[in-house]
Amino acid sequence: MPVIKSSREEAVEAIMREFRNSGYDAASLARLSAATGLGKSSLYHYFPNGKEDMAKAAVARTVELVAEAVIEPLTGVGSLKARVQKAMTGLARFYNGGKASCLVDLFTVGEAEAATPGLAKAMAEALLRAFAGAAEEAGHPKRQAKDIAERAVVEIEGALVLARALGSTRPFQRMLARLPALLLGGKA
Amino acid sequence: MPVIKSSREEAVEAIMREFRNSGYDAASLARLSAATGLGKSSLYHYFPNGKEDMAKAAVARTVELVAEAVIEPLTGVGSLKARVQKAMTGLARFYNGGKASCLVDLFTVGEAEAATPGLAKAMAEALLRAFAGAAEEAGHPKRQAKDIAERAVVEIEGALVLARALGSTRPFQRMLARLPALLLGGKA
DNA sequence: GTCTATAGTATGATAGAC
DNA sequence: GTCTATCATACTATAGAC
Repeated sequence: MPVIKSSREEAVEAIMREFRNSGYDAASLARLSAATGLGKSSLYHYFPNGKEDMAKAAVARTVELVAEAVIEPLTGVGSLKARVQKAMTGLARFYNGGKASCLVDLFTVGEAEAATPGLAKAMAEALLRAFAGAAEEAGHPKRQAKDIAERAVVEIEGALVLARALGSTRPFQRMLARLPALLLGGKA
Repeated sequence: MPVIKSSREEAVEAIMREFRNSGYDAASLARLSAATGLGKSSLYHYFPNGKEDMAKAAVARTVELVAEAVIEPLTGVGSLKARVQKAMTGLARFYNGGKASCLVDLFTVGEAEAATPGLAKAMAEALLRAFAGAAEEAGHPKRQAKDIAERAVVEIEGALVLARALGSTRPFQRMLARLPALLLGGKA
């Protein structure tokens, strides 16, 4: 999908989309060039270290978006139930209703780890912390809250994989529907 | 009769391992050659269509192993509880305790889908059917059994992703520990 | 069946004009 | 900042000797 962009921020957005669609190894410079509407030289102007820098920028932008869509709602103001619901809306938006993949998955395969060392792990840990905080706030003891957070991230990642494999967003939608009860422990 | 693996069968085993380690796009012919100990020409002798044929053979072998490790135990003889436990052991073995990835995940990204069209989906559906059968046998109504099976596959795939991201098999082990209760509905 | 050698293409990356 | 043109390398795949 050749969308003409000009600014670096717009390029990063397109690059992130391309990585989330193709994974790291299949996202060639030719594809990234087409996705951004920028020639290779322009890409190297913005990202001097090439694909590696693009991957790092894509992860950085992803971290921002996840924080905005999921983590900030969870740690913000308002009733816990309302904040969890906001986070579900954020998850649905960020993962495009289950159609978009997660870099925690795609960037832990193949050559990606060498380009973005530790970044996928850090993203996963940020999600774990945010969900654990919510579960603790819901009244679960610390240990149990960590387990619940792990289950939440496991369900998100797994639902995205299954949705991709089946070509249906249903598994993701059903996962979103059961997440609040998991986090709140039926106290919703 | 002694089971002597043909050179091709051994090659398929090594190729499957390489694809499960690197994903489709990062598994170059050079890596596949190194993994099998066969030169490129030998690989083309066994797999005339090259990487595409290797990917198909890897999936076919994976389907065999999943059937053997998970599906046959679930649909076999013995008490349901014992069969579910056998399937958990099979899952632990097949996914190397959480260290190995799943082709349902890796082969739905990048160029893999073109090489093995529909195969990852078929694998996911086979797992869903097997788990749904077990859940139904445990007394869950058909509709609920399908939901439970979906949750089981979601948990397996998600746990593998998180384990990979964190560099720890713990999430996979904890997932295995809670799967029986999910399938049996506490009636274990 | 396996080897060496190599074809043809795509890749990541640069140089230099404008 | 963006272009065209190009580099060196790695890729998939093939040919032909043995």
